Amino acid sequence: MTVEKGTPSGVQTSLLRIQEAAAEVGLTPRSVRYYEELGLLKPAARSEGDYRLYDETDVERLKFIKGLRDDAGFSLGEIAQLLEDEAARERGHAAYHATTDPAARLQILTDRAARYRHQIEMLRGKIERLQAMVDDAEARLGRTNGKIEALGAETGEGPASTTDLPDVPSRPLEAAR
Amino acid sequence: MTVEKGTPSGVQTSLLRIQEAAAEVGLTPRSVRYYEELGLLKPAARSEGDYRLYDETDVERLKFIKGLRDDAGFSLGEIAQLLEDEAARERGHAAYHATTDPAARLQILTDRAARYRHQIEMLRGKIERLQAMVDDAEARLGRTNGKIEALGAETGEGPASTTDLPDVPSRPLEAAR
DNA sequence: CGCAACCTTGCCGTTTACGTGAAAGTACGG
DNA sequence: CCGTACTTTCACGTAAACGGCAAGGTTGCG
Repeated sequence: MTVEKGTPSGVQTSLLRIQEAAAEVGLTPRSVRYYEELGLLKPAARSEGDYRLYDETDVERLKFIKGLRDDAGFSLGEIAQLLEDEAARERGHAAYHATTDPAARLQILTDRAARYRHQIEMLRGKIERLQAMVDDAEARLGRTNGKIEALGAETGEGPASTTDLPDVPSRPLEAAR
Repeated sequence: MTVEKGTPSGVQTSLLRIQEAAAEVGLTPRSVRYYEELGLLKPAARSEGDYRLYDETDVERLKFIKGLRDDAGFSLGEIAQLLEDEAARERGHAAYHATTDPAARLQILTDRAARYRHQIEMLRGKIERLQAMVDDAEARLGRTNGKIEALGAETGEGPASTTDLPDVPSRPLEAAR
């Protein structure tokens, strides 16, 4: 971890330049700029010479985006939606501080909770469908293992029966819907 | 359900023409042809005049493909991989019947099982990462709900304290990795 | 057999999500 | 102050995943 050269004196809050931030998340600088172009994030700051500078929360946000894209398979458009919710939360945060009216605050918090529930629902839906696929694949695996066992018994003990193999009905998976 | 016109006398094994098959799965004929072009499937038959004709297993396969694409967010390339496994299974099926050698059959079944486990692993991986996101979102929801309750108590009982709101640390989600 | 509705194979267009320079500015160790 | 590596903003190029259209063949009721 020697401060090779281009490291902006790795002290303090340590703002990262685009390449460093991108590398830490596993993205390319180009992608990060593109995400910014789409309004998915904005660097915490800009240097004197207009270099993008990212802080810790930016990196987390990028990780979140990458997770949604890679793991959940969301399009950047869909991610923009979810992050717009996030933005709304931020604005709500400000609004929350702007008022002392308990009713207003309750409204803000309720909305925020609703957005979370919405996100959770989306993710849960995907998980359920994936789980259905896993279940199905496991069933097939189970049948195959059963046949392996049966074959092992046959081999090890003697001729059981020349039954023409009760294979699984040549159905792909079933894959929910 | 009147046999309007273009229905090929909906009897028997009922082979579907591309539009019917596509509609049943929620795809467009164009997509189905494209999938074929990529080698993801081949219609069970062709009519006299070269019309594509799909059977039940084709439809299941299309559903599977759509599931992987929409739910799991796999690219068609990745799906092609998984389906290549499927194809290998089919070939294995034939090979299985071509031999009576228990050792050979065991090999075939073992390979098949391995492919299933591979598929299951991929899906499980995605599920885990998605679950991590859900957990994180739920934690945030929990904190928000906590604040809602606190506010309810404050409203219902009297002025508690004007503490400047102990909000959650403005971190997006965390999203595994 | 007539014709509307569907199908076929091209082939070009489009959107998404970047890759890849080009031209010019910036940061920084030496 | 210099060189080099990194950065900036255009701008064009590309692979993936289709949409849409054209030109022509097929199905099948009437």
